[in-house]
Amino acid sequence: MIGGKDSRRVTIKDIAREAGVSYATVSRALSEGKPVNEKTRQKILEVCSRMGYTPNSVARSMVMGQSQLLGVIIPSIDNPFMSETAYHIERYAREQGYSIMLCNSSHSLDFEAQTFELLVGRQVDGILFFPSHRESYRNIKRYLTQVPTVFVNEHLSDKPVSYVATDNFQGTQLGVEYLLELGHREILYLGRDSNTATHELRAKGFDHACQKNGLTPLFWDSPFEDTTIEAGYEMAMELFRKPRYYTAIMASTDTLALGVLQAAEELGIAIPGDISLLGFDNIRYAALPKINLSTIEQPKQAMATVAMDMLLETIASDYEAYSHRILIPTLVRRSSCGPVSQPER
Amino acid sequence: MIGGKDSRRVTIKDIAREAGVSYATVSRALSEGKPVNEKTRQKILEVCSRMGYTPNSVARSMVMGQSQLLGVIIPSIDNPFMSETAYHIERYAREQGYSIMLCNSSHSLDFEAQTFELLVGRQVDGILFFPSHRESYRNIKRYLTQVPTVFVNEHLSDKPVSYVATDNFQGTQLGVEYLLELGHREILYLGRDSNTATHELRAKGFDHACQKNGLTPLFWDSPFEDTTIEAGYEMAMELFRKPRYYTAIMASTDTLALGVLQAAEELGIAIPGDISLLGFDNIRYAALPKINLSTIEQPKQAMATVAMDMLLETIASDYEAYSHRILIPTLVRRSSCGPVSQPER
DNA sequence: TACTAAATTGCAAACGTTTACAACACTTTT
DNA sequence: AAAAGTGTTGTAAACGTTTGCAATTTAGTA
Repeated sequence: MIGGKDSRRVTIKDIAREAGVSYATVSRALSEGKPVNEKTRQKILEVCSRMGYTPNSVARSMVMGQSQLLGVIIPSIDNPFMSETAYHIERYAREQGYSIMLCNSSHSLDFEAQTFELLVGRQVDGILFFPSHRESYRNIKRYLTQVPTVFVNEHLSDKPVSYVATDNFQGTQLGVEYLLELGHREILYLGRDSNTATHELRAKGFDHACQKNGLTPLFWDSPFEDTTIEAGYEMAMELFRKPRYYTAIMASTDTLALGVLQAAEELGIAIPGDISLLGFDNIRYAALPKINLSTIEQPKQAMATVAMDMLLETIASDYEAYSHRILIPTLVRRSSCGPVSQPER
Repeated sequence: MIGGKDSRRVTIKDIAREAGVSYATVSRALSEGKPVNEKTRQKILEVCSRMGYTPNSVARSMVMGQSQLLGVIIPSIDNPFMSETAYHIERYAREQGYSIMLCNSSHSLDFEAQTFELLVGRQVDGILFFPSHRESYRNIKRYLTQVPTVFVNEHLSDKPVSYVATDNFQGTQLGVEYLLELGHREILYLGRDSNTATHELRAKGFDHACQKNGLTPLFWDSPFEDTTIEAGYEMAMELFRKPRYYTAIMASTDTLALGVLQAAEELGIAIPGDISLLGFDNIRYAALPKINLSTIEQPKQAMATVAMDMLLETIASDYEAYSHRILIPTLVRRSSCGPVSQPER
């Protein structure tokens, strides 16, 4: 109705009429593997391209009950870790013949539920879900029976769902050991945040590694929902106002670390001269010259493909099951961490 | 069929049977503004939530002929300018009651066409298209009659289509004037690239401003498709191998400039000490401390909302028309540009 | 040439909604 | 008490496909 320009789209019936066959034949000619005379098929193909026919996949989805569409719910595209991972997901999905619908939940439980409702309504064949809260699971639980779902970047070991995550507990341990190696004995963990198990595990890994090595774990908590550059900056500005009782900072996230870097720059604090700084995720901007942030790498591409594979498997199988996959993080040594600062340097 | 777990989804008919009414009544009860007895409506709502009913918007789209879905085609999410703009688009779209399907064209004409085919097939109500080539228009022309489309970040003044773009010609002029002000007389333009009118205009603006001010425009062309950090790095490495005949570099893109920065760092070239560097786009990472890239700002949020508004208007109107909107770029002074280097410094 | 098998095609139902229209049940009016 | 109106509900068609089944055509065989 709306938009008078295209009075009506060309449908399969138009093609049928023009080609002088029934529309069932057109349908068969268009989907390969169906018996149809080669000559009629050619004729139909010719008519299709002449009339500019684009098959209506909405109608197709309805009868087939599947859409070749996958939903991806991330807290925010505006987060390099997410967008890099999403990039790999999109790429891989296309290879497998799926399109993806990328949705932002904006770290809101309400939006997460709304998005599930939307995606289920659109008959997506499956969902890759990056939860933003520990309660996300409970919040969207009711949809899990309606659509195959794989949780990404979160640990739900006690829940009957499939998920992929990096071994975050091990990640921060790696970090502590690295700093220890550089001589640091007072390490501050920035951004402990119990919103997600992922962050809790990072903090726990830190705590554990400290205890194990006889260090007192130091924490500086975050009043922010999200780990943005801005949040990191604010936290660091606050933190730097106090006397310095640590020689290194471990940020729970690269973006947070980027904010710390900014605050340090403004305040004339040298990194790693005065303080060493370690991130987590290894977003691409951490590798930038001058930034050169040492960090814990999360295997983003692996996460994307593993998650996709799990999802496709769930979609294809007709029995109920769930599985977990934990990816191994690695340390990336760059120049934001140095030996503990000596006065005589 | 596939996936035995959800034997069948709850449909409107199930609700009708359970509530003891016809399914037309259920439909009416669910869409507001329809006449239906308040008591029956309550009953129906209760049944819906009890049975966990999620309306099937695929079926709905089919009968209504519209989907409340918008397509967005960008060359790559993995490009901060694109992902920042996409972020604003998604946000604004949601406010207007639309969902978006974000698709990567990977700078490929084939993918662009495929994506149009896909989106038209899915009955999206409109498309926001960031073309990656000058031929993109010709390539997808045939779809323009099938779906309302607005071109974004590209100039198509001679084509009968709607588009939004920044005044790129003016942008680089701004840059030249700024560098001139700092005393530079030998400015090198990096990444002239005639793939898009946008880039051509940037190069032309540069050329024009140089001529006007009696400078010889210097160019260093790009052998790359895309303006990635890596491309910038490669180009700069090549460039820095030659004797230096310029005092400032204008990169056609911030990401390119980031690559230059990396090469300079590796080669021990000081910025802005030895060379001044100016970017274009003002991606968020340009503002990072230590990076501090001077650049030309493209108003990304404005671009997003203007594009959306144009698209929604096109969708709503039933006459054929097209319009152009050109946004004004502004100079962002940071520390990657300095006065032309003096030996005695 | 007639008969059978194989290949091709058409018919019609189905997918889950929305909505014009008709039908019905109440009120209200006369 | 009948007529007219109002509010509510049901019936059925439509949206554009896919596909099982039956019908038809074509080719193959005796």
